[in-house]
Amino acid sequence: MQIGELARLSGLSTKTIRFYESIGLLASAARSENNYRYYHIHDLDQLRFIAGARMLGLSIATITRLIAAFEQEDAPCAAVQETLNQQLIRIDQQIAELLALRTQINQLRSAGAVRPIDRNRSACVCALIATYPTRIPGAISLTEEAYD
Amino acid sequence: MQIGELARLSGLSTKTIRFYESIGLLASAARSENNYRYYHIHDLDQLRFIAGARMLGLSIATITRLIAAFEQEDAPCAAVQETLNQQLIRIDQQIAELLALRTQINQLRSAGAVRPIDRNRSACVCALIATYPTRIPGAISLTEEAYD
DNA sequence: CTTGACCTTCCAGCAACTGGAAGGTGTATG
DNA sequence: CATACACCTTCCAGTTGCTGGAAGGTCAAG
Repeated sequence: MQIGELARLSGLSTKTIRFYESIGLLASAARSENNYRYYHIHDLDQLRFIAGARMLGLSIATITRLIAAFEQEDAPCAAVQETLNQQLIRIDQQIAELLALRTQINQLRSAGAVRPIDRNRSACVCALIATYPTRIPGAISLTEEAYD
Repeated sequence: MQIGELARLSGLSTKTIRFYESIGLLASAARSENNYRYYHIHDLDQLRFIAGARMLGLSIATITRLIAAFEQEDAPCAAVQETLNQQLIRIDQQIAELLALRTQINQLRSAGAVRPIDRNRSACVCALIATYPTRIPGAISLTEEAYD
């Protein structure tokens, strides 16, 4: 089959497939006389594995490592399991970070919403945002001279 | 003050400050005779606002828009509030997507863990990954979180 | 013969920086 | 005075995972 069909079957774009080949994630495809790439079913399997792994959030570097493991061992389930465990940890970390961010924004919103149309800049959301990067206690006073 | 001190006070690197200037997020700094950038306190305020907004996950494009709003209006709290509301929605979406991903990985893990040393590839984690072929529309890019 | 659907390569760009090279400046010390 | 060192400057390249577009080759149908 040609790259277009492989794209259709795998759910990836032809661009992506060529990109994967260019970075060595996918083996270089054989070429027919007109220089078109052609593929077999096992290429689809390979691509499905890659696409599945990508959708689980694995990086291309990680997938490359897994595929290398496949070349050593027939079914390196242990390596895959380990990778998934790590990925779960990463996801949990990200969720935790997002929850913390959510809390921050909510606090900021309610703090700044007390008097939303207030002219007092130190109590305004606009000014409060500036108090986040460095948690220096007296940082707010700087914003009072800020915009004149 | 020089860029190094501004970096220290703002918690950003000199690289980042120069980068922000280069893309027009930060106004071009004045130069002293030796061609060094020099800054005043209000530059620190500006930078703190930018850094704070970045830490809340706002994109540079969004912050640019907010800063433009500041130039129209003295304290565009409404615009900031609206931005924060949208950001909350985005964060909630991302959390939901991460939770869905977590569930997927967990299911995959337990499904593949039934007979981990089994030679039957169809029941093995390695093979099961390939069963998630089509991309979920609007799937989160985990890599977007790379810079946090 | 032309249209259209394929395919090819290469180049540029996205976000938001970060690292490094190659060089200028300013001050303290031997 | 020379040197070391910490600053500063610019520019270029790389990161991740693609995506879009240009410019062109191939093939079947009308």
